[in-house]
Amino acid sequence: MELDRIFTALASAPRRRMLAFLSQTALTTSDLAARFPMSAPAVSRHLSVLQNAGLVESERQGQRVLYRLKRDTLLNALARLASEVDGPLRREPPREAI
Amino acid sequence: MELDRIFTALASAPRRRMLAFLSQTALTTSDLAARFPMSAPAVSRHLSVLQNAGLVESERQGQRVLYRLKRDTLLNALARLASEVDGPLRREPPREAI
DNA sequence: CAGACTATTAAACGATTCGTTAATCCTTAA
DNA sequence: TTAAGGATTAACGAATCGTTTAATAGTCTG
Repeated sequence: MELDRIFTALASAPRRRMLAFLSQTALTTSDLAARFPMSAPAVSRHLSVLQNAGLVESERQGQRVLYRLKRDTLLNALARLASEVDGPLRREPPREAI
Repeated sequence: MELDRIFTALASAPRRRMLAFLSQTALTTSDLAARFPMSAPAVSRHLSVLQNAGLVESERQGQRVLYRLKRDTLLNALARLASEVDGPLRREPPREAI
């Protein structure tokens, strides 16, 4: 869980938007490319950044490549940062994932 | 609450580390500069990025400037992204801030 | 195999970021 | 008002990012 790669990946509005799309359902590269005002290679690059951060996973299905959100990675990272900056008072009781 | 500025600010390990320091107590620029292997101007720049994102606030105290974490901004941003990518099943019941 | 379609990688480019040192601003104190 | 200390801004070079078009790779179909 490389926090740095994850937050670097999240520092891009298009990538966060892709994650939002993928939260509804798995999508192929072209599905996503159709939803963004950028070329398919650009979308592919963004997806590889997300995958490199462990935020999505891919599965080839014939000619297409299907991308799926990895919720655990994302929620874990957010929770981890949250706990790091959480006040001392709030830090005491262990709590379930957000 | 400009999510973009916030996540851009978080995409830097030194800045996240500064937030962690500030989560313990408010600190001046030079306090922080002493804790990072970079020049004071560099630290000041990072702090201004954090402040611009609303993640910290500053208060001048004589010659020093004291920086304080704004937890709400951070936790709100994390919660907002979390809810955006939260699965449909989890989205139903409104829940309190993380 | 040839050809079409999808996805990724390569190459090139401009824009941005991040660090440095030097200069400037603000506050305090002599 | 002068000097000193702390903080910020200016200016600059190195590195990274994000995009585009062109080229390459993988997969199905005729």
